[in-house]
Amino acid sequence: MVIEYKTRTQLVVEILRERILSGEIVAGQALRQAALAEDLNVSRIPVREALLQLEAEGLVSFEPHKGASATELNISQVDELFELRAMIEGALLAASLVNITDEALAQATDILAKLDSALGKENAANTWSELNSEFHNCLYSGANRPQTADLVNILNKNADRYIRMHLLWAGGISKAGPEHAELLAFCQARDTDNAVAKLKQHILSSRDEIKAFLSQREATNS
Amino acid sequence: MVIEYKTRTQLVVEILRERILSGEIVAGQALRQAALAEDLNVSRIPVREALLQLEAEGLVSFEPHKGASATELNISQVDELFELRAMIEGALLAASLVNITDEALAQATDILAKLDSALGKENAANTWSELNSEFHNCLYSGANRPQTADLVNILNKNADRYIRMHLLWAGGISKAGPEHAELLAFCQARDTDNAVAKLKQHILSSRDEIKAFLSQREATNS
DNA sequence: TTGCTATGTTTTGTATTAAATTTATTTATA
DNA sequence: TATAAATAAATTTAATACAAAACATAGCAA
Repeated sequence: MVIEYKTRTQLVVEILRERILSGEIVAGQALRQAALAEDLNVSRIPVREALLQLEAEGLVSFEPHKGASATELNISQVDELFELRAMIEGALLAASLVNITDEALAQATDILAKLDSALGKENAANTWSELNSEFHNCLYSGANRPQTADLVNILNKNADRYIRMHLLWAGGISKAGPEHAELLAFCQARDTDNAVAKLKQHILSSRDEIKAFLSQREATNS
Repeated sequence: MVIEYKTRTQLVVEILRERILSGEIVAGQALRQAALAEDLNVSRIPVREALLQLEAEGLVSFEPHKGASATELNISQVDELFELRAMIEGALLAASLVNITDEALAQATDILAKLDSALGKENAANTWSELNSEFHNCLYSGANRPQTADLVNILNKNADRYIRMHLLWAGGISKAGPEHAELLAFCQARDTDNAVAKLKQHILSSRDEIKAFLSQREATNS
């Protein structure tokens, strides 16, 4: 077991990211540097640097002399975000299926089993979204496009906020289970066209569920 | 005239970005915080924060305790980068043409004229790439997709390095002029299919020119 | 009341200094 | 001579301290 030492900044990034994704830090909330620094027992410097990195990930917005805040969640962003994902991940999957190994597919099968059993258990939202992105990354492993993969992961970190919120408040993406299985089957058959179509439909259907949930919430809150 | 005050960090970001894009800071070069701080007459804090932001843009890579360096340029990255651009900008243009105003198209025409006259003049590389991204952004203005537009601009900042290098060393993208004119014509006719096809072909043909140039350079350098 | 200015407080931005880590150099030893 | 340990130098990271900007509040005037 390799112990990985990390800089304070990296630790703060991870803690804050998790707090934002989990909803512990609610959208729109101001993030005071001094308060965070005291809470985490570090100086303000690593806190500032962490906030800057989270801004690059899109989880935080930073205004000069005004401070940072967790970015707001809204419907139009969901639209953009999930359409970008459908497009880019679709292309990535197509490129991956040309070279994907049987080992990667076997691994994806394993993860899928864990995913199913994770639903309904305690702390489902956190575990589920972690396994979910593992599953997808596994399918993209044959593409050999590191920059695109990085981009997909950033977009997923953003999408994660909506997905977790949905899991938490509405019991989850109802169709994800069977859709994942179908997607995997197409991949195993190396049926690129159907696999890509399924993936896009999968991403866009979760978009629709989340949009429906958000608009319902906005209606009740007003 | 509004005087815009900027933080030291923002100023440093702009200066360093320009130095990297223009090639003054060569790829792979180590960026020592203390040296930059002294050169720019600021402390190391804004330099660090600037480097962090440039890392998010992909122009700099940052290794804990080792320091920062300008990212290297290579062929496989060009492939990924320009294919991403072709895909995302294609979708953005399609969404834009539904709503684009005549004013925006007129503005694009103006910029195109300036673009043509900029070629061959002094400082062509800098002016050209600025006008080039103005032209493209103008065509995308109808899309109303701020997040996607941000993403496109980040990808373009990266592509810019290759484009400027090419302009500087090889005299420029040979077919860009006529291609821009054709693209604009399709946009004015609201012919989405042809416009998108032209745009993608335009981006991918500049990719090919840059790849050819890079592989030639790599051959002679070894 | 409403709007403006002045003052004080809070918060962010930056410089300086100290600590930790890596890299280079030297010294000791086989 | 070659290798390894020890030490020194260079560099990054983090804490503290100070400066500048934004915000809130109170007092005053229209």
